[in-house]
Amino acid sequence: MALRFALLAILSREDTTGYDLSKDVERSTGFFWNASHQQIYKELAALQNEGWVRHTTVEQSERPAKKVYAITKEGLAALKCWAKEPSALPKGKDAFLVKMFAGDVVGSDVLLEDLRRQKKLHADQRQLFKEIEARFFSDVASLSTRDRMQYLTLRRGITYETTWLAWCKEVEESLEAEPFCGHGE
Amino acid sequence: MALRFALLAILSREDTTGYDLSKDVERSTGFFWNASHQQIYKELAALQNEGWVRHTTVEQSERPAKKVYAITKEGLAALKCWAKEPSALPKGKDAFLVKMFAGDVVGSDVLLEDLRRQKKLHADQRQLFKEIEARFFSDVASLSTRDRMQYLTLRRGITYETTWLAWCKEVEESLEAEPFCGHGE
DNA sequence: CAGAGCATGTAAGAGGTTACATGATTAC
DNA sequence: GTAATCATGTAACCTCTTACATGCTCTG
Repeated sequence: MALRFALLAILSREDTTGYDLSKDVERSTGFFWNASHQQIYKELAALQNEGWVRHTTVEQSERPAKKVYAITKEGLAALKCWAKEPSALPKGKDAFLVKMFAGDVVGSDVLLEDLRRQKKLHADQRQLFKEIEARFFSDVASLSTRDRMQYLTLRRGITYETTWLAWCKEVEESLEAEPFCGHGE
Repeated sequence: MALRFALLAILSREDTTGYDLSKDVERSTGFFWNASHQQIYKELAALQNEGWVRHTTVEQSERPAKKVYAITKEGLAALKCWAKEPSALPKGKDAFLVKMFAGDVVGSDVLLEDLRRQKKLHADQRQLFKEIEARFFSDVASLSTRDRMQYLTLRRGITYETTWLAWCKEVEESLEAEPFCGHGE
């Protein structure tokens, strides 16, 4: 019941296609909301059924035709109404931390391998966020309200990835300093 | 396909009941994995079916009988095998950040109300983690491998909540310094 | 005597993943 | 010619949430 509002939130900023929505979600907004393209296409169809979005088909030469979606005033009202409800704490699901939690069963070398991979993924994500910051938000003082809010959300992404990296480093040093074996190895 | 491993991870440390697992997950381990009690009971039954856990019914006077689950060697082997697979980045779902992202539609006063509520929730969670740290992990140097890994996971929870709070403060100040109205208000 | 805590579940439905499907163009 | 990008979807399956159900004890 909330994917629809995440899509409406993006559509409240600009008209776009299902394809571009799934790209956005995969690259930049994925740390606070995510969905597969199949889900997005289905949800867009449902949203149109309710009259919260509307699409126009745009023919292209040398590319497949695309459906550009726009939010309706009913959709904007629904988004506004939802945004006024109090939010619950986010529910985490991080398989890597589960592995760390039970890390004594596999041993430090297995953990370190996965840890370094995670570190790289978080570093890449952070790098991407930093580049978006430098490219679009270099002059913070002159931002519109809309862009200011987007910038604050991006800042959250950057601090999130920064502390992830700091923690990875802390754990890496700890595991290197005092390695151990898994059960029965 | 991963809730089962989160349960096995906890069961690799100590025998426990479905009820206690759902309490644990709600309070302390919820930031890296979560599930409702209904899901946990069902998954425990499925795990027993596969021979990865086993339960003994413990009768109690003045309390309902309980099923104490223990991991089997097959379960431990399965957990080990799963832990060796590389992990993907966690997929976030944070409704509050979606609201922030599209914050310009509702206005800063609505956002500030929710923000302060979120800040309180994150502060409470952080406080709880800090108390667990002080109570069980005061002497870090003398921890067993098992407890050391649990401690590192807890550290992740603490740093996570700490930066959440720092971000909340940053945003609160920004919204207070430059308030704005929602569309059509 | 109402509500919270202990302790377990079932069932319906919503949400999400994985596999499959199509078909053109562009880059290596 | 192999893979990636653009652009859209269907179908089967699994996971997760929400509502309902039971019954006893302890606390205010």
